[in-house]
Amino acid sequence: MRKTPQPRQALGQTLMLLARDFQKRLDGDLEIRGIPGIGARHRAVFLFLGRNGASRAVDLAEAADIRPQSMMKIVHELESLGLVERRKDPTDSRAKLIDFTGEGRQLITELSRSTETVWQQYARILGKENLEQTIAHLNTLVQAKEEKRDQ
Amino acid sequence: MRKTPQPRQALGQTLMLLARDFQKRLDGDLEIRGIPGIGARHRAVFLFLGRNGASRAVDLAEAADIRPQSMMKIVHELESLGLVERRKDPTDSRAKLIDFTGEGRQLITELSRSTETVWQQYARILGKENLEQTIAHLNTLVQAKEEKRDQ
DNA sequence: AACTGATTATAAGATTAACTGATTATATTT
DNA sequence: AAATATAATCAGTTAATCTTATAATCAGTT
Repeated sequence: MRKTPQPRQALGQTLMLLARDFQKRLDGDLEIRGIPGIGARHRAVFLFLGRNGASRAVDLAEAADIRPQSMMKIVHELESLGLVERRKDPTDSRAKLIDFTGEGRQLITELSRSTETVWQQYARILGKENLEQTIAHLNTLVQAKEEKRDQ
Repeated sequence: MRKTPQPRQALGQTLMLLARDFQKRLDGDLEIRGIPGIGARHRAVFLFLGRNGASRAVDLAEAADIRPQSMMKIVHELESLGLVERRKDPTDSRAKLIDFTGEGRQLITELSRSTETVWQQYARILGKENLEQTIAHLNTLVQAKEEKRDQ
């Protein structure tokens, strides 16, 4: 019958809540700035694509930790919005390479700006140093997940 | 055309991926131990209930950052699994108080054990100190969200 | 060169978890 | 007493993921 909170148990909840909070803040900023929104998962994929250049759907799926079929759907939606385009992979005729359109690149810039805003909001709460360190630690954990897979 | 990664932009993705990773690890441990699983959101709600005793659905909904209607559904499911029960709130006859059944309390114990296991896995990656600090910072951010609401 | 197994993209349909928009009963405020 | 707010709940919708299955191509082996 102890009254002390048990923060260890709250880890899962905290992650869920904060992921949600982040998306809401981002949506909020995008709306204020009049940028047409795309869904959270779409955004995540989109940003990943941004950092790695043209990619295959399978690789994007693995990066996002979802099934290729689900990634396909996201890519098709982004494609029909004119944000990405697919072309044949010259080195493998099964595969298609996904890359930004010009419009996609513009949206990436806008997204980055809004992400920066949310980052600043968090930095105000936690302090720049603490926030940077926290993100670094979170990245370490996520990275470890990816390594696990290769075992 | 800079090549340096931009970890700030990855914050949203990192949170989504890690929340997912946590749930998968937890599911994994529960499965190994033969504990029948309940969904991630159910679990989160369930744990929250654990820390605060009998609660009303509205309050649980606010804590979980979802609509009362969605919370209702979760509570009904937990109820039909025999994990929680509802009784009338003596101080407000509109409301019902939600609390664990004995079986629910048992499951909480099992969940705590699995959560501890995942915590240990993360601690191995990041070090105990770092992990504790990271969680503390994440909690600060989540807390700030709740304060925002009162403004 | 043909065979086999793995990989890539994709389709179709099911499932899940959240949403919005009602309604009913009770409580609170004016 | 009337108006407004709150708690639970119903019904229908949307969104994101999953599972299962198919077709094309690739890579290694016989």
